[in-house]
Amino acid sequence: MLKKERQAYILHQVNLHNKVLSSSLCSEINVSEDTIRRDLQELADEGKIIKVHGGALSHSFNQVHFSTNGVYSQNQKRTIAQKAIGLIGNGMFVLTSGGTTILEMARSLPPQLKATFISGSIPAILEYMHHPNIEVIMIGDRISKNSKITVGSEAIAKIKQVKADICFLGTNAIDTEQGITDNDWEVVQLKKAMIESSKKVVCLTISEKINSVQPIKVCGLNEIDMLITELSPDDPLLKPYINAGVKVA
Amino acid sequence: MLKKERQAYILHQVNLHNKVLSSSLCSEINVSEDTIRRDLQELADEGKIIKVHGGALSHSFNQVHFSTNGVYSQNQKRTIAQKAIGLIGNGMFVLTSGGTTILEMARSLPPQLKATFISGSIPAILEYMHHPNIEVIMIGDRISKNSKITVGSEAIAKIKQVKADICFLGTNAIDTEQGITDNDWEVVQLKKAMIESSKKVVCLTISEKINSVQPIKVCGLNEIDMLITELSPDDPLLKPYINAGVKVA
DNA sequence: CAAATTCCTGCACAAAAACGCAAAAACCAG
DNA sequence: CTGGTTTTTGCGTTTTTGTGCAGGAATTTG
Repeated sequence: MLKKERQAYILHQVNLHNKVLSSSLCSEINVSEDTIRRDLQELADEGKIIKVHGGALSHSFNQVHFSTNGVYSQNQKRTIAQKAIGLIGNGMFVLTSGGTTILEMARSLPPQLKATFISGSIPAILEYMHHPNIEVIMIGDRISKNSKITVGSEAIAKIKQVKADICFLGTNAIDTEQGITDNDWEVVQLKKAMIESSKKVVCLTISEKINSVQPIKVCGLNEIDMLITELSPDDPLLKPYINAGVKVA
Repeated sequence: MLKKERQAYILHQVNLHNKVLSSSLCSEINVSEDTIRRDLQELADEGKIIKVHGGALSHSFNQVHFSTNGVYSQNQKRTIAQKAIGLIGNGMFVLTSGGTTILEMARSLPPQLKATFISGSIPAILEYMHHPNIEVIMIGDRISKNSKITVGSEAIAKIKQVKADICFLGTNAIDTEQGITDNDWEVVQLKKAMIESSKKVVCLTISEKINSVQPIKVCGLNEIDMLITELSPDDPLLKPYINAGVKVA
């Protein structure tokens, strides 16, 4: 088993179960504990996981981590949210993933907007619920604790029954070569289904994540219609994406 | 159980119940009191909690909210929750409705319990998600904003596919004549489906609601297996229900 | 004031991590 | 293909960390 392969497996396990014991990992993959420990160390250095005595934890285990880079990127996300909201019209069916950027959008929805929102993200649903004129449809299935989203074949099947007007994806990594990538296999499956079920696909991302790559591919740039960041549309960082045929706002 | 995991659990409990006894914690998590004490000490050093003799308090407890019957019925619900939890065994499939009593049960689940919880209630799901060893399955469909629960034919169809070991119903009204009744038509449909899909049906209710009636019927007394209240099982108020063949705890 | 908890200190023991080192594997010009 | 370099891996050994236990001190409670 290759090193990269092994680390991807570990990352997947962490994202799935929120915790992982180095002892159980080493018996699963049949390598020494030292190797596991080194892998965990590397993944922790890259900020993918939190290493603790006896194993590792998922980042979202304690929500405290999110508040660290909070206020600054909060503003970025708010401008992204405003741009995204402009795309939603009355009566539309809107499909959304999870993630903090989507959450910011959910919070900023104007109260008079009438639309139907479909999502499997618990935090997003909580926000949608507070709005007076929004119909909310929850995608049901097993819940992945770290991403706080429903995952599994039932969820995917349900999404495929929908034909939404627009789909908003919180994006973990975008790159001109690899397109949209992510680090949780099950979340990727969901996003793929969402893309297929929507007439229009919009990616939301803060500029930090532009030109970065994660292990698992969601889709190529050709499959997305629009990219929304906090930057001005003529920012040079976005040029390659415009050239690739993606609308930018 | 990892140290960080344990501390996260403690913190969650403190924030939820505003107080926590080190003695009860150590029996829940099955570690020595010394370990708990050290954890509390660390959390207190980080300013997360306030450590006191015998346990710890939430930081936000400074405001005296001896408001009304709030705390009182909170205690009733806590004893109900404790009795209900005793019925859940490892590996069980548990179906639950929504409601504050169910929520209290969700909050009090011991961390080492391994089980699968199925529900359509968003607040309940949020609590289940925080537990380290509980698998959570969300019933998806349209969301009823006032009851914060998924309702509709899809949800009912999904529930009917399940065969759960036990089903806990938060109860709005119970009466010897009318049985279980409620006031929301869609919620009633869901509860009916849950009753059908479970081997054992348990009703949770505070004694206030005993011998009261609501407009819509859920089921007769013959369909429920057990009634849990905060009262002692030999309380005269419960006598008619025992006579009707309902177990009481 | 006396009994019962609860708390603190030091200690022992086990589990896990860090470190250095050497063998093995992979990589890479030439 | 080859000889040298780098990377990766596993194995002792040492260090650190986490946990429980025993006693005596401090506190709550009746």
